Amino acid sequence: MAQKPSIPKGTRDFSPQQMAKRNYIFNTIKKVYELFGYHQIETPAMENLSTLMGKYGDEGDKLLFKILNSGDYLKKVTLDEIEKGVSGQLTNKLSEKGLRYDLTVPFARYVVQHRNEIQFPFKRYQIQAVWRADRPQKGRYREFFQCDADVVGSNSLLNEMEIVLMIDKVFKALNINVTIKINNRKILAGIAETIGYADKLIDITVAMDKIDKIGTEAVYAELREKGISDDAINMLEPFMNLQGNTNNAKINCLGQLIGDSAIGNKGILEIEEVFNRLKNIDLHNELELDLTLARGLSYYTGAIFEVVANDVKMGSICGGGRYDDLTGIFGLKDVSGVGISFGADRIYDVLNELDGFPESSIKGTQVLILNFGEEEEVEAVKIVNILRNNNIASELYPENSKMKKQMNYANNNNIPYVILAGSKELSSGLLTLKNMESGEQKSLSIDAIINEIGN
RNA sequence: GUAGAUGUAGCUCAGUUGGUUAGAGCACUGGAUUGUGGUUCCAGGGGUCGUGGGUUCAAAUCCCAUCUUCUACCCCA
Repeated sequence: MAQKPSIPKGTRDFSPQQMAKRNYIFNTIKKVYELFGYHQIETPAMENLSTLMGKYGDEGDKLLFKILNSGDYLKKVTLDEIEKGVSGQLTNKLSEKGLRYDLTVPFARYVVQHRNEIQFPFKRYQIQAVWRADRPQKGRYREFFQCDADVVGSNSLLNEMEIVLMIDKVFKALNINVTIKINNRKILAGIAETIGYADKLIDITVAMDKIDKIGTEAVYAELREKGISDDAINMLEPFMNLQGNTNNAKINCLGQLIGDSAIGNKGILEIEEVFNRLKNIDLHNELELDLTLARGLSYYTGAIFEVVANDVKMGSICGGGRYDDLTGIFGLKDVSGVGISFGADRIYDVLNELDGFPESSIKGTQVLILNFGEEEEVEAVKIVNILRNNNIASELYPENSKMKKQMNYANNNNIPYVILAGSKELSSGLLTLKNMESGEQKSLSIDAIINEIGN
């Protein structure tokens, strides 16, 4: 009995049709990145475990895929260690490599390792798969793609501005209406300071981040549970419902609320500058200050970005921010960076729902030349060659099968035209071109066919 | 890690209070049609009913265990 084929949990196969659509997204993002002067790098699927461990918190360490050492992987392990249990140091002896969990940490490793070859500010982009040993669910996989662009070695807020422009350009090109949300971690720190809980910054922001999902009351309940006093929650309330119709009005309102928190005011200055620099540029999408935007927060220190689609209910489809000390853990201090990542898998779902993939993105073979047998094949080979030389994607059916079967092949592969070149055509010198959608047939010379299809 | 569902043909799913040889649609192959497809009609192939055990004269159906996949929570993209 043959083994039933399957793939690991949370992974997916992609059909030719799906790949055409995915490549449309990747190519669109790639073009914009390159237009803004970012250059592509790739890093290995696997990194040394020491590079990955401890970078994503305890939870992250658990979600890392670890690769069992090759050969006699038990040789370093003593019987005593096995009896004590499988956790902790035993991992280091059984496995020294792991699959990358994101593209940011490998990038930090890359920057430090190649610091002498790199021209700073370094603008790189990277489109590769990452792996997480998470429980899969809707929109969540164990293997998925990230499309990162980061610039490191520059503190200038011009970079933040350019990132907003890139986001705007990508979604304009993809024809998706989005809202670009922006916040600043320094402002969040300032708010925590102002309400008297500077030490609870993470708890406060993680709770605030959920407001869209679970509502105001549930957020307050969670804050109380984390030990935030009712007085402090009352002080938080005006921040969460910031008054003002424009971003500038909101910033003014925020300035009054934040008082004299030094870090908070620094954050306001930063976000003001980004808005000011963007003032004279026409954006296609809305840019909105959103104080409830927090994101993981693990390493962000300045601007935070997140993008949501306006016409489809879906989580964030793009996110990023500034981090001041990404490379410090690998021994290179004071290198600040800012970057974004497009969630290609979710963008795919959004476009599918909007029916937004352009015809041209899923175009395959244009012409199938039917196979009438050995004698006719000689001419058919010439025809397919001429078509290809004229940049028309075409194929010759490789078997002398029944016409029904060959026509079916064209239908099932969405090939819009077939050419019949049998004995009749060969004696008349004119080929039969059949439009597979309308059923219409014409007797044409090869040049006329190129004219007909070429445009 | 917690909770709830799920598993029957390549795919999507029926299958009654347990009862002969487990069905349908799609897909595939052949024919109606040896130079005309996407429509129609006819025929055909394809199943350890997730796995292991138990109850029973009899199990896809009931019980137990186990695995798979999915959904939600935590967390994340």
